[in-house]
Amino acid sequence: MKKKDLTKETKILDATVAIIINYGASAISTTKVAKHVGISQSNIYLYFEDKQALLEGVYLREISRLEETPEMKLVMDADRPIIERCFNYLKAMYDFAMANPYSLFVISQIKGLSKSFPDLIEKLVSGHNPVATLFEDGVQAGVLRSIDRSLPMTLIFSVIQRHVENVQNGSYAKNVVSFEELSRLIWGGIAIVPYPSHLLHS
Amino acid sequence: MKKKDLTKETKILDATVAIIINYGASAISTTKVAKHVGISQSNIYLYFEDKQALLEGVYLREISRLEETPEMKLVMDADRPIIERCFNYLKAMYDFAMANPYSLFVISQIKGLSKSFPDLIEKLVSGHNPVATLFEDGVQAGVLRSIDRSLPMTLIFSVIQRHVENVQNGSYAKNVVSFEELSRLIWGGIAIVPYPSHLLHS
DNA sequence: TTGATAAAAGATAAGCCTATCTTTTAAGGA
DNA sequence: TCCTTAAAAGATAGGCTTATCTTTTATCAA
Repeated sequence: MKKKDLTKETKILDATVAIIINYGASAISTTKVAKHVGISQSNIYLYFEDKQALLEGVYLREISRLEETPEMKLVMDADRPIIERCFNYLKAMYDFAMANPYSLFVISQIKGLSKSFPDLIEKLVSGHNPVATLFEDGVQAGVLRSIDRSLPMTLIFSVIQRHVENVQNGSYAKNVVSFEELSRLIWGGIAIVPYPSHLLHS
Repeated sequence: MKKKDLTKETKILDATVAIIINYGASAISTTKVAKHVGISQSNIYLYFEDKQALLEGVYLREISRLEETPEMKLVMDADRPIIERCFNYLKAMYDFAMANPYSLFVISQIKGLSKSFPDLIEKLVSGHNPVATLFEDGVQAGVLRSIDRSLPMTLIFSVIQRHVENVQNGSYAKNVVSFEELSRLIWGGIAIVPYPSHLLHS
């Protein structure tokens, strides 16, 4: 019997991402994805139940890429000092976003696609959300501002995403806005302790 | 001869907004909008050149609503102290967003719809963009952080939008996160002078 | 009252979309 | 080598979409 091509699922996800990057998530169709991969349109349904599942697959893979970063793993190490973990979280997000300039864009595109998507995504992600714990620890320790964590999380995500977009579309050069400048902006918002300059070069 | 119904353009825009609120901007079609208004689909083309123009119309109207707020007009008064103008800008954005809970959502939905939309929108809004001047003045006066203004602008927009969304979907009650708490978060990010508590009740 | 005129509705072409069903193809085991 | 079986391609139904073209309707002016 014939076996499934195990690389094909990846290829389909890659093609979907490519289309989102170039035309936005609303432009996604199984027809276009199939054409991009070079397979028949119906073939996609052997790897994904429907279009919704395909989009969820892209979303989840992108989230995992972020979470499985070595730097991000380190952030989640509860033995390290909390201020260091919070700061390194910013650095990890920044490094990831710069290394994967379209990742945050793809995530936000899928999130914003359908009104019902955000709820669904909460379900998909919740449970195994280690960032939530980090924020709670940070507040407890008096490092982070005591406020619903969705607000600082949104702040971090959108500011970094915007920065990467600015660099990407040539609005300014990469070095015009350094990590220090960007993280000072973010830190000023989310934290209630002074900016930890000493952690910059570690 | 027959005259155009001058209220119809408004009705079409309203219907478009309603659909965006309920199903997201990707769900917009002239068919659905027409059905919602109770007119024929082709009738829409008498008021808007094409679907793109319709979406631009919605976008521009929403931006205008925000800019034409009395509070926002006050913010742009260059005779007032700059720290007051900056702070009142936050208050104006907050009040507007709370009074029009879906306005920022609609704006961001349209912005994120097509990859080519952002550029177009910059063109549409720039030129008559008084907020840019406010930010420049703020930096010059040593009130605001010296950084590309798109970053603090994104910060303000996304944090307030998120807050309104949280309230809207019952994530927390309106009074759980006060304007003071929210504006302290934002101010900590964008400003380099202490939070102006004295401006809270004016 | 009638005629000119523009708005509104109706009809339609051409295309894309999803999801399913059917047919072909190819790989591995017997 | 041949047969089984699942993957892949093909075909298709049914629906929605945009934009244009044609026909009807209603209003204003003469």
